[in-house]
Amino acid sequence: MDYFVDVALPIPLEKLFTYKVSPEQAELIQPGMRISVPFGKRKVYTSIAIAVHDNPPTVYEAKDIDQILDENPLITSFQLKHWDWIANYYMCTLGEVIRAALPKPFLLESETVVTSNADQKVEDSLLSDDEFLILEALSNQSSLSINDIIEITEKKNVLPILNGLLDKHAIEVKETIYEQYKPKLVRYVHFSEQFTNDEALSQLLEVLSKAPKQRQVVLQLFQLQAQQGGRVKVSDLISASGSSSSIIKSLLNKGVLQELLIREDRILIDQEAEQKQFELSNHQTQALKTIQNAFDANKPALLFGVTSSGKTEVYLKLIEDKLNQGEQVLYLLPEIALTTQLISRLQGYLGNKVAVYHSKYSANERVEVWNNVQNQSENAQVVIGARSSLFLPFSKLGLVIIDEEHEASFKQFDPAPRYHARDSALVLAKLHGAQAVLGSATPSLESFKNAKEGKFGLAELTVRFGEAMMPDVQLIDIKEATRKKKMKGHFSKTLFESIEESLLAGEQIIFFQNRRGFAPVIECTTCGHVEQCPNCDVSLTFHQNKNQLRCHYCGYYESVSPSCKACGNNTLDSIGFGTEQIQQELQKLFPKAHVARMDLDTTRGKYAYQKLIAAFEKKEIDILVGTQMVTKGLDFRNVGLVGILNADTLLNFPDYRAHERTFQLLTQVAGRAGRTAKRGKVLIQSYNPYHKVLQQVTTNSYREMFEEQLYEREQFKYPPSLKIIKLTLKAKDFNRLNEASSWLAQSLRNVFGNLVLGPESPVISRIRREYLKNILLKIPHEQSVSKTKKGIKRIQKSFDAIPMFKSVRLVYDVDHI
DNA sequence: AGCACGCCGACT
DNA sequence: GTCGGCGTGCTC
Repeated sequence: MDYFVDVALPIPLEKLFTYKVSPEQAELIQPGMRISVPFGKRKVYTSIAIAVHDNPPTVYEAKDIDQILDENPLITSFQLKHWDWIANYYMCTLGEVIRAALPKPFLLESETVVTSNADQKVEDSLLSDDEFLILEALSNQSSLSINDIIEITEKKNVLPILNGLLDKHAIEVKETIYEQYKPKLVRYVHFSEQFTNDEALSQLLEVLSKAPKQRQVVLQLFQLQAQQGGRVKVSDLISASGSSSSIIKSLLNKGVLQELLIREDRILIDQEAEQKQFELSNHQTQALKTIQNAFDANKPALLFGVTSSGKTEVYLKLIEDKLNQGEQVLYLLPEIALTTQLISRLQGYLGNKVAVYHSKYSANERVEVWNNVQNQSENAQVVIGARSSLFLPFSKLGLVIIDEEHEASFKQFDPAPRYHARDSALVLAKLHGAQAVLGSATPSLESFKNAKEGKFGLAELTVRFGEAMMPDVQLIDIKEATRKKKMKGHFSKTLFESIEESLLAGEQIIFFQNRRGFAPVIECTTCGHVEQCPNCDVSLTFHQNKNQLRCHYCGYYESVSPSCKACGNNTLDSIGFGTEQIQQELQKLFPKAHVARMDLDTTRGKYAYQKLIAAFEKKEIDILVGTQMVTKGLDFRNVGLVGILNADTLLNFPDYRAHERTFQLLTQVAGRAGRTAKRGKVLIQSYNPYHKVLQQVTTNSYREMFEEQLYEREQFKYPPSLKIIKLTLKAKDFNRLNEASSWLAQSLRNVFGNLVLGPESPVISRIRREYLKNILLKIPHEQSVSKTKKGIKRIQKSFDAIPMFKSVRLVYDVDHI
């Protein structure tokens, strides 16, 4: 009997592919194992086995697989179920989920290797120049990669050349795949057997008296061994003895030392982390009880606690509970909140049971965390991570915590899968029969609505932990101040004086400005021209430190020209203001203060962020100016003042969530102030200080904001009162895009009526040389979501069948935020 | 997603 | 006349 395996490939294709396997292979293969398969004309891909069966495909001949890559499934059945749910719910392919979920090194890809055909000698006169060059290179080295050949021939397309050589049987071409993950090996040394006793050692020292450097190394190794035992890291030995690797090498050659390579995790946690003890306050105990009651009723819980109210301690008690039962815990945080501060705090309590997983980790580090979670290692009982950590191979998951639950960055925008980590994590918890807690000082309308309707338990912490008081939030009318000419640059008199006071009192200050760059645009004051990105429909942003104009969408940049490109006048001027300009203005106004900036530009490197935080903690920085980043997870004791220069840019954002977001952002930034006994001050400048959302921030009236916003969403039919799916069409040809989007919108209207909005050009209507159109589909609660999606897919089939629309790409974003 | 095949413009 | 640009179709 013939056997077959259905596999999923990590590409955006709906269907599974079927390959032929031998009976022995069929016996070995389990769902979730990786299998490399030939795909297309030459490539070999890594696929995931889904099912083994004996129904031969009818309309094509199945190819043989390349090889089985795992002895045991790399992916658990929990994961496969969960990923399937994500693919279905977020309308993408399983392959796209696989690609997002697996650390890169697991997805082996083939490389084309060219070798010479030894038994075929080809006459030089029959060869072209390029062919000759390649054969000559192959006489010096056994094999060449495609990249080598591109370098040798200096041609972009080398396939015709290779085909020519293949025709002459001068070369052979094959695909090889190789394991990408390389365990980190650390070199250790120890004394050879014959030098382990004191007598031999002192003899050795005498012999080495003419080689002082080697003697020094031996002495140092002796000392280090006394401290650390048996073997010593070569790098430690080199630095401690001030020698070099060549000296070590000569000792190895002499047989004095012996070498040893040991596999080591790249991610090493401070082994010293002691288990700190703490007591919960009455409020916290109460909240914990409420959460546990929700768990008993098999419900997730929402922990609604004001900033600095001690939510973390409540989480820790819950984690402790699960660890005692031998279960794993997943602690999800938005990327920007994954600070060293928070992680080391958690490690302080949980010791080395904590693994961390986020985007700044290298591919190899991710593999290690993956393996540790899969093996249920002691050091991965608790995983703290960004949204992608919900793809890890948990098998005994007991608790999922989604902290800062309201954060929009939990939703992936691009590429697919466009999943929401909060919602996907709730499904994950359910799948495992695990509990889930969502936490926030400013819950999303979605979650608070769920809590109010009893779908979630609701635990509250209304006071700050310890002696800290809620900050004193004041609004400053800058319209009035501007009219009376009482502004110093972007700073009102009140704000300016408060900065002076704080600096005098030795307190630190945080400024929040929701824009990066020096100024959003450089404008010609003669003709009004603003440089545009050639690929996208946006103005270029001015970055002063590099004197460049940059596009924040595609990365395009150009240097600033001294005169206007439209009219030639050199009357260019910056308008608007970003973090960089604020930083400079502050530096000018307060020359003695040390002003630093924290935004995407200043935190690029792996440790740049940590360095900034450390400097602020050590009070080397007096004033920190930053974007969203400063609103999250930072816990500084000494911040006396928080300033927001212009709240209106937030409020006026063209988005139905602008008000909710403004409330959340301002409340979170305000929360950075006064985390100790002294009451912190928050000053918010605005042209419209009587705006109700700003008022609600000053009075800390979350519930009032919630009721008002929910009412508006119901009126205007937006989430959470119904579901939305955003369809984006992309095409290089504007007219085709127009026709395609009108056709699609009309077809959708035929089925869903006035629940379809658009097509509409987004605010930024062109990105990377592609024009964009959006269509919004609303799904009322009483309407079946899965049936709606099926309806959309059906329409897409007709759409794809129209030849004119072939060049138009269609992207779904379910629950778009 | 890659990659081959096929059709049009700018060049040795 | 060719090289190589990208638009289109296919992958078990």
